[in-house]
Amino acid sequence: MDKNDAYILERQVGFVMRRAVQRQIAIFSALIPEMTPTQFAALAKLCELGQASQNELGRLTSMDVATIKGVVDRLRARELITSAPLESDKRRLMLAPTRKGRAMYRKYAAQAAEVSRQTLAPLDEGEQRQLMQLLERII
Amino acid sequence: MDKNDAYILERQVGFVMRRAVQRQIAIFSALIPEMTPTQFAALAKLCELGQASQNELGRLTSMDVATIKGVVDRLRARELITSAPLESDKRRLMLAPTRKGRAMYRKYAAQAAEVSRQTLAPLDEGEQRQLMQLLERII
DNA sequence: CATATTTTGTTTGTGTACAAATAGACTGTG
DNA sequence: CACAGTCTATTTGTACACAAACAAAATATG
Repeated sequence: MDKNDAYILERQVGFVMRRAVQRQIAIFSALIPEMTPTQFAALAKLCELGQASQNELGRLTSMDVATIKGVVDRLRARELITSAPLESDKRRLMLAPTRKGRAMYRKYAAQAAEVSRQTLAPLDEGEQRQLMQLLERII
Repeated sequence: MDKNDAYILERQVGFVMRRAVQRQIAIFSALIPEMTPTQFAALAKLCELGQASQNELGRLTSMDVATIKGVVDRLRARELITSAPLESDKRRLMLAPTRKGRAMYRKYAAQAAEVSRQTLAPLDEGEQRQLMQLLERII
């Protein structure tokens, strides 16, 4: 195998992205120890929407059905959201944030934005925009 | 809250990176269904090193002690690596790839590089380099 | 030398993440 | 209307990922 063909772990996108995500999660849990990034994402999206079915919320936050179920269960256990079967479509479980959930969201929205700032802090503004645009194109 | 201050999930680095990683993992498991990206990373690094302690391998692949233990257990269960306590330092568990493990690595190294290519395929060469450099700076 | 500290590895518990199988409810088409 | 196919949610099983607590071995320091 030629040297240029060598598989170098550190140069694979997957590996580098995984490490970047690790750092981002570390920053998140330092600034917002009260909940996980995933839980905050679900709560934030639900607050934005007002209400949504579990499935819908999963799609919008890129969580698969089993994952969103777990996240919803934990948010509900903490009384941050409520769930109730929809009368007009008994398959669907409609979710909505509670007053406590909305308060939690408002309390941490600024902190969550700060997480993004700190994560991108090593880059200048132009580079930050560039990185975001490049990432969006490989989704 | 002003519109510019609004917390928009889709614009947070963490969210975008999480989705990019999801796509990368999907590409990986389509091309290499035999093992996970994490397992391949550990095997690849161990093949590169020849041997390493479990802890060392964890550090070099950015896996915490509990995670690397699980990965090592699964690789050993499939007889891709061996482990043995080191005589000169009985705390350390020295790992080495088996013949089968090295064969597995050689078999899939090219495919693993192809995973990176496909993941970055939406970008031209310059953009790919840029993305990698930007990611490395936020680790 | 003795003991405080560090290093390595294990265990337990919680939380994503996804595949696959299942069940119940809806919808479209014949 | 019937029923095939689709959609929503649940369950089970496997695999990362990390925190915290623990034990054993090695090292550092007084």
